Amino acid sequence: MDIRRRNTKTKQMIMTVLSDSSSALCYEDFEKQLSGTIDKATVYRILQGFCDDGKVHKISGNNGKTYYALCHHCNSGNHNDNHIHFQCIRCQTILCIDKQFSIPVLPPGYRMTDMHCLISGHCPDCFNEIADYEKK
Amino acid sequence: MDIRRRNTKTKQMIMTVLSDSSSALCYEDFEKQLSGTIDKATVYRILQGFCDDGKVHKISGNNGKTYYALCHHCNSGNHNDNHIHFQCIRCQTILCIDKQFSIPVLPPGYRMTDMHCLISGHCPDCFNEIADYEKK
DNA sequence: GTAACTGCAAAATATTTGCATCCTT
DNA sequence: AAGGATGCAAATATTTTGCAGTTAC
Repeated sequence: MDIRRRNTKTKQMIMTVLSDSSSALCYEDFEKQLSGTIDKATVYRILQGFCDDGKVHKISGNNGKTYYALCHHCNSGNHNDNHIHFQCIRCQTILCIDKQFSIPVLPPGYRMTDMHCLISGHCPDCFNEIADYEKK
Repeated sequence: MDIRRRNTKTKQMIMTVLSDSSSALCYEDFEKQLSGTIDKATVYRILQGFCDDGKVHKISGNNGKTYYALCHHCNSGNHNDNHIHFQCIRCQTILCIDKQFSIPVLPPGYRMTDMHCLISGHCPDCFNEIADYEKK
């Protein structure tokens, strides 16, 4: 039923960028790291394919952009990314915090299939830079 | 320092739509409910103003749209919406689940200012409709 | 009267789609 | 050779901005 995917150099490049990153990436990040060598449409299509295969999950940032990060506990058709994401409100970086936490109780009749928890705040770097700036 | 806001009929209409709704609303929802009487730019500007005043909070849906809902525990400049949001993957409705839950522990150095937790799944209505459909 | 508000049009941003061509299997 | 993959251009979707005219205070 599912599409038979091919292992292309383009996909490998995108996978490498994902693997090398400690934070989740938006399209802009891929564009920068790949110096625009891969077309926008292709990047989005490949990332969507990875999501469909359960290799990558999407995170909706608080800035209207979609971020992508490698999955560690997922398989095709059954995502299991019930961990926390942190987005810095200054540098916009999104980090996956790989710590499962108690699943909240839903009202009767609601069925959960997925959970995205996005915490906003300052990452250590930005926090320090702000502190340094305010000292002066 | 802050802008002195005026109490206009337009703002009242938008506030009424928000008050009357049990779920969070995206621009499209306002457009429908107001039959397009208020310009798009105005709707967005008013909603942003409400957010700045701490009356409304934004939720980034998993569909790339921004949803808006009334705040209950917030004040200007200090949002406190650490509750859970639920979005149905079928009808896209977003509900605020007004139940505080244990705040997750962040790695050292990370400072939290806000948290958005979005659970995806099926709302009772959609779940039943799917179940009914599958019976046939 | 003044500054905030509104509507209209246009711009900006993010993502998707159609299609011709290319490349993996 | 067949069908998935890619690049290019154009389309779509969402949100924002500039500006001129309007309105609340």
